[in-house]
Parts: sequence; C-alpha cells; structure tokens
Amino acid sequence: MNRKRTLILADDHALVRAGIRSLLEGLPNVEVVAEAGDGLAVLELVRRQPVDVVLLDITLPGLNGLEVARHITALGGNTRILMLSMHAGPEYVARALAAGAAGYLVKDSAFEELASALDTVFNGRRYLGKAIDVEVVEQLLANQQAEQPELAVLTPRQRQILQLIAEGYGTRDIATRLSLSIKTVETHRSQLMDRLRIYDVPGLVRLAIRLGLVTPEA
Amino acid sequence: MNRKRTLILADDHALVRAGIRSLLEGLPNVEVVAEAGDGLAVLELVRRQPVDVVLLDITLPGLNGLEVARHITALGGNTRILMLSMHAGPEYVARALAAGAAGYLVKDSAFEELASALDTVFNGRRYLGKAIDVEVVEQLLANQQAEQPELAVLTPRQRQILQLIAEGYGTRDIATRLSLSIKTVETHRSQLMDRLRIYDVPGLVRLAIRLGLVTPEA
DNA sequence: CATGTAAATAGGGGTTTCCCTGATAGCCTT
DNA sequence: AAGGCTATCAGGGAAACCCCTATTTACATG
Repeated sequence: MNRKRTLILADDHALVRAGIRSLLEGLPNVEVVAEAGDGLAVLELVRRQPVDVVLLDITLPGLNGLEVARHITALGGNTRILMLSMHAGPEYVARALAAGAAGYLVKDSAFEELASALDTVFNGRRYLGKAIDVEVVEQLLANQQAEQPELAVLTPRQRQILQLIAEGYGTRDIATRLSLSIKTVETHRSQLMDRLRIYDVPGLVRLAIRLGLVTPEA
Repeated sequence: MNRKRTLILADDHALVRAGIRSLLEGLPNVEVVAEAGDGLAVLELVRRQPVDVVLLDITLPGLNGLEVARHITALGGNTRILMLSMHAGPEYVARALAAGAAGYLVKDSAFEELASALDTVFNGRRYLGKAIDVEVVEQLLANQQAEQPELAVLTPRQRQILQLIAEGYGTRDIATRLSLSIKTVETHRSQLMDRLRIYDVPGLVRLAIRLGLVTPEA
C-alpha cells in the first residue's frame, strides 16, 4: 500500500480552498497538509515541509502562481506543481509549463478531472486539461518567445491587422489605410484567426488587450 | 423540525461549484437542488423550481450575477439571493443590494461565514460579509450612484446583449440563446450602439471590459 | 383616463462582410 | 531546384449588418 501523497492547496479565496479541500478529502490517496492564500506563504510552506504536489492557483496575491512555480522548481525538490486557473488560454498554459508546472487544469473542470490530474502528476507525467489546445501550447513552448508568446505565431502583417481590428477598424477601413485589396485583408484576418484559433472578433479584441496591443480605454 | 432549505448554486467554474457543494452537503438544513454555470441557466432553474436561496457568483457568462439578481427579484417570489464575489469593493456590494440581493459574501470567507450568511438570509435578514464596509455601502445606496453611468443608459435587455456580444457570440447565437428573432437582436444591438455612441464591435468589447461586464480572459 | 413615451419585439431590402477555395509572385532555406 | 512561407488578390454563396418601419405592451404624466 502506497503512503498518501502530501499536498499543499493554494488559492486566494478561502471559500474556494475549503471547497476543494472538502472534495480532496474524499480521495483515499491524498492528504492536504496545508493551505495558503498567497504566494509567499506557499513558498514558505514548501520550504519548511516539502510535499508531493502543490495545487496552485495562478492568480495569487503577493507573488503570482507562475512566480511561485518558478521558485519551487528552483528549490530542486521532488515537488510537482499542478496549476489551477480560470483561463484556458494557451499563453497562460505555456508560461505555466515554462515555469515548471507539471500540469495545468482550468477551474471549470469536473472534480474527476482534478483527481486524475493528480494521479498523473504523482506518477511523474504531465497533465493538461481537456479544454487546452495542446498543439498551440507546444508551438508556443517551442518558439520560446518570452515576450509575448501568442504574437510569435503571427507574421508582422497579421499582427498589424490584428491591432487594427482590435482598434475598431472594419475590413474596408483597414484595406484603405494599408492600400490593400479588401480581399487581402480578409485573407490576413482569416489566417490570423486560424493561427490563434480564435474565430470571433470579440475574442480577438480580448486577446489584443491581454497582450497590450490595445487598451480597453481609448 | 424545519424542512431543509432548497438552494441553487451558481458559479462559472465547475470545480468551485463542486467544492462548495461538497461543503454545503455537510450542513443539516440545506439541500442543493441544482447547479448552474451561466446566468441564463440560473434564471431557467429558478423559474422552473423556485427555491429558498440562490448562491450567486457575480461573474457569470451570458448574464452576469447582478442582472440575474434583478430578474429573480422581478419574479416576485420568495427566493433570497446571496451574492458571492471576488470583490469586496463597496460599489459592487451596493450594486448587488440595489439589484435585490439579500446578502453579499466575498469568496475569501471561511465556510462558517457562508453557513451563517445562509441562516441569516433564510430568516429574512440582510447579511453583509465581515470584510465589507457597511457605511460606505449605505452611502452609495443612498446616493444612488451605484449604477455605472454608462450602463445606466442601457435597458437590461441591451446590457445583456452587450455582454453576449463581448463574450463573442454572433447575432444568430444570441437569438437562439434568448429565443428571439435575429431581427430583434439586430435591433437591440443597433439601439445600444446608438446609446453608447459606439459603432463597432471592438469598441463595444473594450467598453464591456472597462465596465467589468466581461474580462479580457475567458 | 387618455395620450405620450420607452421598451421589446420583428420584418424588408440593400449592402457589406465572412468563409472557403484557389491562384500568383517573391523570398528564404535546404 | 524544390519546397515552404509570406503577401497579395479574386469569385461565389452564406451570413451578418444597416436603415427604416411597425406592432404590442407598459408605464408615466398630463
């Protein structure tokens, strides 16, 4: 009989922590040894008592989940990190993996998925949630463009057109501004959508905002 | 012996729902009769089966928690609304109360606080979390400045459709979701554009983000 | 109480955009 | 030289958008 795997639970909302803890207590092979509500506390806990796995929310006060993951990885122990996040965006996933996470799960998963994710990382394998587009993540990781990974998959022209779209210019306006045919702009638009795997304008706008290409203001 | 109070649990993250449900199942006088992950689903559930209380996350896709609260209140039943939110800001609280919520709790609360909040609203009283500055909230409510000025010019229907647009749903999808004609959705869209004086979708998306109707993520 | 006003619903008709397929030309790498 | 990537453009059908008009309901204000 294997001993129970020890786990630290980190999330910035006490109620969410308590809920997930309650769920985890139903698992036979997991023991929640500590909770933390901010990044520094997690690090402190791990340093004092190395555990098998840290279930780590990506948004944490003080020191965000990605930074925490980097520090834990740097400690060199055997601690696996299972990232938990609201966002399924490939850019987040790629950054989490680059920071040393062994798995990534969105909060909109069923508990069963969390359970199997834990098993997977316990066994030393990588786990990515079902909602995650593995291909894009791999591509981003391969490109290792630290700055704005998502933009790396776009050509300069596509980036330019993405920005103009996000700024509110229609296809016709963009064509005029760039002295191109409408058809050309349409092609660029549909190609950049393919690469980003985002097929609606609002989604493009939100991405552009995340990447700082445009601001919600202005 | 009182019967159990029926409860609907609404949060956009399945894992969080499952966790809170697991906690609630430890309470003797509460029965979770349904869960929902988006605003419209909540309304549908409440209409079909009125419950004693709805535990309502403020950020929900489709129709946000404040709007849901307004609709439930408008139904006129006996359903109490306990708002759950990441934010303790008085402006959120004031808006929630103005929308008809009977209580407001931040997600960073202990489970015990949720339990006592439920008791309080069950008994017809108002509950505000410990972290909330009641004075400021009262002041905001009195001043009626709770409403975002820009959203104030929109009707509830227009707000709802603005949110759906910003979330990336096309006209056809919105019509289907709301059981409306495409033409009706078009009309709402063009009318809300007139009121906001924003005549392009990206501009609407940026506004919705500024107002917290949607996040750049998701 | 009547009449005006606002909200929600929806259609018609024309214009524009979107989506898919396909094509050409330049450039870089192998 | 061949293959791949980028940038350019077109055709055609489907879908979305724009402008205008119109009905019903509800509520407020005269």
